[in-house]
Amino acid sequence: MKLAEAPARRTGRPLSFDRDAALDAAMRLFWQYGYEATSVAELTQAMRITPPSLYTAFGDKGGLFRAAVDRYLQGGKAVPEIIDSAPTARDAAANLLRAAALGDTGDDTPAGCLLASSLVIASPAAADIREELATIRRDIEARLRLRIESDVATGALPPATDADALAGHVLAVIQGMSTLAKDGAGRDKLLRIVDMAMACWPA
Amino acid sequence: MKLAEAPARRTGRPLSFDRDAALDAAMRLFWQYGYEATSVAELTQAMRITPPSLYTAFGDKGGLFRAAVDRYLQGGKAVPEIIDSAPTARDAAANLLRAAALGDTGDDTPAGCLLASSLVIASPAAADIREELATIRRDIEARLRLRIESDVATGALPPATDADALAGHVLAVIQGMSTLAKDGAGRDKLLRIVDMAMACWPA
DNA sequence: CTAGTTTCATAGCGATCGCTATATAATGGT
DNA sequence: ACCATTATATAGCGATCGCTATGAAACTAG
Repeated sequence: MKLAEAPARRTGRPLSFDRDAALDAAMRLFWQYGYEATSVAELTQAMRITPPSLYTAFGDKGGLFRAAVDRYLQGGKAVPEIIDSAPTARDAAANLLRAAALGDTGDDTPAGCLLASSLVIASPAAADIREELATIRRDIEARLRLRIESDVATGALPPATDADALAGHVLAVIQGMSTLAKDGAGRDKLLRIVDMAMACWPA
Repeated sequence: MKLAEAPARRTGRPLSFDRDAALDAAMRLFWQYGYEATSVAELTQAMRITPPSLYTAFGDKGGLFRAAVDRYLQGGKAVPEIIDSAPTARDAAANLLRAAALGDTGDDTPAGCLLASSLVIASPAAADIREELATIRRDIEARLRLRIESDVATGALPPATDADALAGHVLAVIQGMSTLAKDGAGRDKLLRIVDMAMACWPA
């Protein structure tokens, strides 16, 4: 469900600002304050553009947020690659959890995870965008569950493994760590929580 | 940090509405939509009162939210009691997690946990109330950690136990389950995640 | 009763919300 | 050069935000 890259325009006045830099500034604001609590006025100020430029480049506030989420997902290693490139489902889970712990506690980024914190709840006016984010979260969980089921099928995990609960537990810890990070937990603590969470996996 | 019960007023026109019923309606709105996304207009409509009545009875929107959180914490068994009355730290954690899973998936209440979802992030204008909720979350974690350390001291848990990570993992799962519930996970799934999360505990 | 106190509903405050109408500036196509 | 197209800045739209001034209504104390 990725939008095609906009084809280079052939005519008209060119953008007077760096789209990527502006999007990065917007992403950080959404990351820190969430979707609804970040106002267009704050966004335009941080992006150093005027409202009409924002609406020309990104459609509306929701479109800018979607673009920011896309950018967030492309920072670091992509989640599907983390899951599918690991030698085992257990490694996939451990790598996902560690990447989340590191991402939640970056030195020059807001605490927590944009996916996990910026739009968990919303007013009815933003229900559709909230649901898009929920779908991304559910898709990650589903992909991890499939990876686990694959290991169960090959015998790398016991036949009685509850793949749904195992994947759900990983996602719960990922999203919970985001809140802990927002509340002040540091990188070392989150990494120890990751080790603890992985201890529930079958040998 | 509990406010004393307001002493019965001796004079003046009495309240024309049921304070508890109105507070319950407000709590459910905050629970579903979060603190900032719930407007005073929506609150007064659901509480069936006018704005001046709300401000007379609860001070301001923040005061109403604090009162709603107090009411939420007193619904069901109190968290400190769950932790301190359990025979072991492990039982305390399991009871906490199960209570959270059940509370997140009530039939006639919004999905998720008011503590975990309604105010994880906020605009700077609501930073102080956000921090109050973060303190409640940290206090719960600290109390569980103390309970774990107590079991380590008596030998009920191994001396090498990382009490901080063990408690942090429980809180992460609690807060993560709230997001899963908001995203549609049902009671059965959350309870299986609880079992999975408890599997990481030392024998 | 009157006086004092508190809550009530109506109405609307100033501020901010997401967004845009308008006119001008800067580009490519011909 | 001239037009079509797109982006720009200024200014401000209608709606909603949290909250409150006002004066009438409903109670207790005396």
